[in-house]
Amino acid sequence: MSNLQARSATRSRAGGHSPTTRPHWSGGPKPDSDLPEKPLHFGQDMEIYAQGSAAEDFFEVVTGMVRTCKVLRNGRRQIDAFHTQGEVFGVEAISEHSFSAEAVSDCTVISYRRHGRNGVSFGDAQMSEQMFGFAMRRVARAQDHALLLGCLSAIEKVANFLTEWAEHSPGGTDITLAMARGDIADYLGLTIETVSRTLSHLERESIIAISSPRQIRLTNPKALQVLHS
Amino acid sequence: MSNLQARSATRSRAGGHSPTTRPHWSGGPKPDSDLPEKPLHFGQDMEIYAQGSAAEDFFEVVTGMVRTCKVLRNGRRQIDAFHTQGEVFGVEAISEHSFSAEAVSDCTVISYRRHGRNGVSFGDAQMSEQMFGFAMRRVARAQDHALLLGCLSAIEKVANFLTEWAEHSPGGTDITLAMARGDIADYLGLTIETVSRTLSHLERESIIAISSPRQIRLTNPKALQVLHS
DNA sequence: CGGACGCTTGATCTTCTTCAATGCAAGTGG
DNA sequence: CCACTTGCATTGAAGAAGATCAAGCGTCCG
Repeated sequence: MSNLQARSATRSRAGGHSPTTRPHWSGGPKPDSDLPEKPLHFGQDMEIYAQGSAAEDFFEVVTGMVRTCKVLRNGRRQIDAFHTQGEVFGVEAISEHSFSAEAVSDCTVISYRRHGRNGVSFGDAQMSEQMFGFAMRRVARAQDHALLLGCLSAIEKVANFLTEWAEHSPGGTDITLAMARGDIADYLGLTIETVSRTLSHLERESIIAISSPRQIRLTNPKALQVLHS
Repeated sequence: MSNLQARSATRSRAGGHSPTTRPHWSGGPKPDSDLPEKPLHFGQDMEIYAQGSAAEDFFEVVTGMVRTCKVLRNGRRQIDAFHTQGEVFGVEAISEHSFSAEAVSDCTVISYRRHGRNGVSFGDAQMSEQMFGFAMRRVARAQDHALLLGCLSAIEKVANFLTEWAEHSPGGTDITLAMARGDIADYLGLTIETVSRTLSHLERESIIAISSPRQIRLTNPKALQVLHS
């Protein structure tokens, strides 16, 4: 009855490693299927799917981090979101992916075969509500992002970004960034230099401590909160 | 079986006028209900619901235009979207409205009683797919908006804005703007002055003609398309 | 008529970008 | 093991885009 099938991504060069854990759909409901799914591995910066490619599958992150982004003709890039463990990405309203997806770090994802007019099934009312909730959460996320891009200054954007990731960290103060400065810049609508300068500025103000480019500690979280808008 | 009920908005001061047409849900599927709905009238700049207020209802535009927006502590405002005839707004993932809604022009809306955990019903699979499609279209809209805010220059933003509204106009070249410069500015993440200057610039370049502040004709649509990214 | 309001325009200032150089750590090959 | 390369991050100086501050202008409406 279900036509969901796990499948290999054509661009994958890695493979064969078994995941040690099963996904638990923390980012939303498991869209569908009780069929076996095949884990896929992607090396850093590998493309999982291209913008404009057929949206035959959608994915769930098992380990590592994935970014979904769009590149304009002029070369400017906007990162829509970073996806971590348990989050689903690649669900589309139409038959083509409107963004590309790439591995920020080495990562493992599971692909699910899309089916139905909207690419998911609606077997029962509860599932339907879950799918709707999943979509609405994505709306809220995109709207928050638009607010950040439209209203905040560079320092406010960076403060927001740090606070957001601190919440994802155990303890809430020590952040290990999976992404490079360029990714942060393209997520926040800034340049690499501005991101770097802003981080240096926050460190000089003793609001954060940067032990290495990817290791940041919030030494004064309150001061960051003040910058939240 | 349906528990959807039309009701008066507490903030409405106008009322009693009968709408001349029935909504046709061009912006998405009709979420639910075959019950009678009561049309509500709002004068220009009136608040339909406040940010943070209980999301007991959602709405559909019958005539006029509605904006959904958020105001930050520092006074900066971000307009999320402008809603026109047939579009639904105020559907939320949570129990509170994350944006406020205001009448851009005098307008008529219909309110629907929210119900169910996600505020809508999922009576059958077809309805569920429609609701999901509705939500996914909102995702795409918010993502496009984020792209505009994050990647485009002032002139590109304005060009995008004009092109978008030209598509909503019969003929596709003569635009009657329902919103003021301040609304455009807050939608595009610019200031009033920059919007005004950019429009003047486009007029000097003979790309548009401004017969009055609200009446704009695209005299060279191709030139606008070039600016699209 | 006169005031209010929205829009436009000009002058100046700030913020962020761009361009350029340097530093730093990891990987490579002799 | 050490020079050399390479890629990312940081920092500085200069420039540009847009914001801010400040008038003016036209229109609508009391």
